[in-house]
Amino acid sequence: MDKNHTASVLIDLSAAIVSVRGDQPVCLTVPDVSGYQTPGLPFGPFYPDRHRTMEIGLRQWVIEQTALDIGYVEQLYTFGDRGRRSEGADNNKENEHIVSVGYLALSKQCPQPNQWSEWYKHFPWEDWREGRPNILNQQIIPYLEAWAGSDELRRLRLQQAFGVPDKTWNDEFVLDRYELMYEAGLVWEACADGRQKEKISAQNGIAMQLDHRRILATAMSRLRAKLKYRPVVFELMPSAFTLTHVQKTTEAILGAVLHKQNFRRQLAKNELVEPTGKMSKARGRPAELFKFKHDESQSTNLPGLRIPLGKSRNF
Amino acid sequence: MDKNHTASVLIDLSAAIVSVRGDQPVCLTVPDVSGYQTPGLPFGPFYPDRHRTMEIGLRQWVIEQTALDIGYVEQLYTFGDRGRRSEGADNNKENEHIVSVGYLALSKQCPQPNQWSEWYKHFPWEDWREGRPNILNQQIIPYLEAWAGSDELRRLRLQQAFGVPDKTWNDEFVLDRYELMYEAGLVWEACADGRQKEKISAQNGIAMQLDHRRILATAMSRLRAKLKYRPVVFELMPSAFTLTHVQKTTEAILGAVLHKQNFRRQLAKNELVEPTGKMSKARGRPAELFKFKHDESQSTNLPGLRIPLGKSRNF
DNA sequence: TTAATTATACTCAATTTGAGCATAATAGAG
DNA sequence: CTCTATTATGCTCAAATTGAGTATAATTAA
Repeated sequence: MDKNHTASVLIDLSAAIVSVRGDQPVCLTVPDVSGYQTPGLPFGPFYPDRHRTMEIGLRQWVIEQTALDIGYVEQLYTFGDRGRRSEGADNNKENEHIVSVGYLALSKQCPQPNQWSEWYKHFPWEDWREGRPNILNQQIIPYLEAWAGSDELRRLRLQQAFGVPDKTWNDEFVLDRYELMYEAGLVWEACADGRQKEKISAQNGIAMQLDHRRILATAMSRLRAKLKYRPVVFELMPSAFTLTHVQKTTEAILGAVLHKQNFRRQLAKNELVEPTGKMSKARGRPAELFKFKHDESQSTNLPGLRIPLGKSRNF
Repeated sequence: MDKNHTASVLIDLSAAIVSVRGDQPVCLTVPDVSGYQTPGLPFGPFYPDRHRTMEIGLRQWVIEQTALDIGYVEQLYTFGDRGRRSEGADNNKENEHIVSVGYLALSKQCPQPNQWSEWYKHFPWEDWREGRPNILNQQIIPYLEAWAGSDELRRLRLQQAFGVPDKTWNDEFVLDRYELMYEAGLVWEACADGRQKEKISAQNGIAMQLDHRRILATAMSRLRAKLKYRPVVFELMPSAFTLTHVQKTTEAILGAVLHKQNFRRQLAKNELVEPTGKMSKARGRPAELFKFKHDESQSTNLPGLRIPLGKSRNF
């Protein structure tokens, strides 16, 4: 336990700021700084003597830099090994160590479209709304099976994360799947040298800087899980909305379609919404406009939607 | 965004190392350093140039300091505001800021009994196995109701965390309850001056150093939640065990009793255990000895126990 | 031999889920 | 003005799951 080791670090607060535009979940990104076309998540430093908590610090720079109104904020994970991913060429002055604390934030609006990046451009294998994504059978699975070979543990993980060969898919295992692909060298970020980077390019989804795609995967996992037992969808909805709108938003996050009548039954049973009296007008029969019953604060640990089993489903 | 602010911090890795002794969940603690009789959680510094990840760093000092074999480890939360809780008199040299990353670790054994502290000595209101704890009606609730007064938000939180007056109790809201009591000045750690500390003393559970009781509350919440959908109990079991033993351990963690036959039905359905062929001998009819089917690694994100609803229950 | 104790098998009503059909209310096309 | 496409909403029903029992088996200790 020698005290002579470097123990001092800098803290970055990285945020996956999520919203839904149309039927696509999107995530706020900042332009590339390196030569590659890889966007990154916004982040800012944490000044412990300026902000009492890290969440306050996070909200501060989000407001300063993006002028966004983020309601719901949740800490995701603290990564101590950011450096491992980007070999030598990191522009930390004097090799100072950086620990990054990842956050998930939800925003009702997403102005300036070009700053928001669609989830499924980075994770094309996670959107099952139009059925099983082709990229799985055509690219990912064959490669992963070869990588696993006869290694028992690898096959177990493959089964667990990708449902191979048991034909199950759990929408919450976004991070597990990404980590597995990373280890198998299937994603751009995992490639050490530039030559190989060129080759893989954007084959398996658009890459991100440093460990940002990992943070986004963590955010997706957490949000998909939370959706099923806490009413967080409403953090993504305007003040008045139709039930179909709630469903479409939920489906966008989950990357799966849901049974309409059963979805409404859940909403009704849990008394999460109440009618505003107004009606929406669109194409077909007008839909009633609802609002979220429990506004802001504390609402996040009420019962929630109780989507099917929350467990894996067959396909 | 002035770069002149102090951004450098030290990182402490604090661990709630949990085990079960008899029918009591216990937590590894270290003796008091201040004059008060408050134990603390073990912790160690993170040296970013020595350990690639924080989890590796954590395992390192746990092995060095405790010689314990911890299997399951999970990051809980990163607290940037440790200082706020202990006013001035903190022995940080030169006022260096400390960020503490809390971990939950599970251990199958707990040798040296005096180093392990029972959960429910720190949280007497959380153990419902013998019915509703008296301390709630006799001390906590009346005080909290007075504190809430007619404040709408406070009453809402009271309802949410303690089920007042709706008569519901959600075993997962350990942290919410502790935070509420903290804000209401009901726990020792919340008292600023020594005089008041003397008065409250160990009334509402044994206090801990700094924010350690908050970390323990976080660990309890997380473990209780996880138990219901992931087979983590087995991280607390020996290699062979009876079904009743699994149930008693689960009940200890949850602080609630479960229906025996239904508990077994879940175990059977999820195919989590398999018979060893051997029998245990104790008082009554001998019970069959089982073992966990999926040993080590990856096992933690298999289906799990699916305890009742995971939701709040009436009382 | 009996009582106390613990284990395990089986039952059954109530609730929840998964999946469907039927009907209602609107806009736009002809 | 009527028909059709489209979306919303009400209702049904079988299958699965949960919650809460009863009945019976295999031990030890008295």
